[in-house]
Amino acid sequence: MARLPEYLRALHNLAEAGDDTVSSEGLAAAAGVNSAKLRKDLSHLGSYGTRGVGYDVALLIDQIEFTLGLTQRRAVALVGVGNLGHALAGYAGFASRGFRIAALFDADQARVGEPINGLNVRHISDLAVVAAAESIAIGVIATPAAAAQDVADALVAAGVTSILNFAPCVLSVPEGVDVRKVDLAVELQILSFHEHRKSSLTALPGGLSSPNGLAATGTEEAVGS
Amino acid sequence: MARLPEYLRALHNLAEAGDDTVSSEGLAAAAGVNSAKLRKDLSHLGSYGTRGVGYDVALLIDQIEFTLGLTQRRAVALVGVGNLGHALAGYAGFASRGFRIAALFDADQARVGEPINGLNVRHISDLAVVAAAESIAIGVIATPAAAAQDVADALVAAGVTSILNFAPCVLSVPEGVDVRKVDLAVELQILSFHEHRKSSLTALPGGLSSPNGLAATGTEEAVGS
DNA sequence: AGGCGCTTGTGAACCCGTGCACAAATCGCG
DNA sequence: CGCGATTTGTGCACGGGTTCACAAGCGCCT
Repeated sequence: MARLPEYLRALHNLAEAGDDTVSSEGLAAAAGVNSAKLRKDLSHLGSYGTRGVGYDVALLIDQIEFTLGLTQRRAVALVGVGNLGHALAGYAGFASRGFRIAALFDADQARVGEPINGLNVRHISDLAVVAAAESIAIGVIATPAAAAQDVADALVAAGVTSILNFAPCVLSVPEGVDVRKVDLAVELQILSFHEHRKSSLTALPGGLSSPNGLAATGTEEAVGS
Repeated sequence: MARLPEYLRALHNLAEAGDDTVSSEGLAAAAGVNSAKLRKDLSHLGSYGTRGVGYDVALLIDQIEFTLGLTQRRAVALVGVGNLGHALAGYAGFASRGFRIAALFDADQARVGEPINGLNVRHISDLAVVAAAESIAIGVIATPAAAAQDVADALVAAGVTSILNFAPCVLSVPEGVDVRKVDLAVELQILSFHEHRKSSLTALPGGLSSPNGLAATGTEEAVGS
């Protein structure tokens, strides 16, 4: 499930706080989900909690990390060291959660050789040999949209089977290759939609619950403080 | 719906290519979704295409932009100009899609005054007055996780009603405030899970379809090239 | 040892999103 | 003017995710 990483993060926080066991209720609150959902998720990966007590934090961390394949430190290739790629290369959150940025690539010869965070930018034509040498299976695309499809093809040709795409475009990849897309502007547009919905709501004096039939599902939280 | 921005992006591409009308099939392919789903989405916002012809590109763009509330250029505040915040401040994709980064904030006095992309970093204590002056309703949190909740509280106090959170933690906000969370490391962990699933799959000689019952829903594409 | 309270695991109902398939409608052409 | 090709809009069934509710199990206290 896509919620496992969230549980893992909450568990690490709890372990740091010195907690030894957690109830599903407590962990669910820390991860921002329903407790029944969490129990079902955890049961699906065969993990055993003890009734009347809860889950063993350390054991559960191991279980989830194994399921997520984080027992080995995975090497990722980052393509495109522009504005965003530069930041991603230096983002500490990757290293602290089991990932190692193994290589940086760009199509611009002017950037090749530039050192970023202890790593030299290489030309994209080196992708195949470097990916094989470092056994890279995950690629991150942080290029303009126009270049993204070519980069994706090159990554696939180099043996990459999972791609995280920050470029605002849909990628076409062969079967067996997983693509996740993160579009920063889309996130803001969704928030803009909520803003629009809220303002048109307050404009109407009557208490109709929704101005139209749209429901805007997604990552939503509205927890009372 | 959360797919509207994706349609909008595809439509802008089509408009740039000179197309005047699109069929639902064509637009669905460009956006990477099913055509029936797209038609249903479009019908839900009351937009009229003409049968036998398709949708008018320019008209549909206007319709979606209105629904998304993009007729007005929305001002957003960015808090935290570290590695990631710095990149977000310079990200051209925001400006090109209807958003204006109106102010930059940080808690570190050493960064205050620093010019980034034509804007000076201000101290977070100025948030309330600046937000009111610029009528900011959307805030972006790019701080470490430890500071995120305090920043969120400050944003809410300043009148912000939509928050985009890049910090790896769950935020607690009063009802009526929308939060979207983007966790870069989580995205990689989900890809890692797919990798683990794939490798354990190839390790087994028998052709069982799935090593366990997990299905990892989410942003997934597997389009044959 | 026995009972009680607490927590997990899960069966079942429910709800929503998804996709199929088809009727209605529009344009172009003969 | 009429017919066929094409495309939208939508009713309906299917599947999966979500939630409730409760039985089963475990520890602790007496």
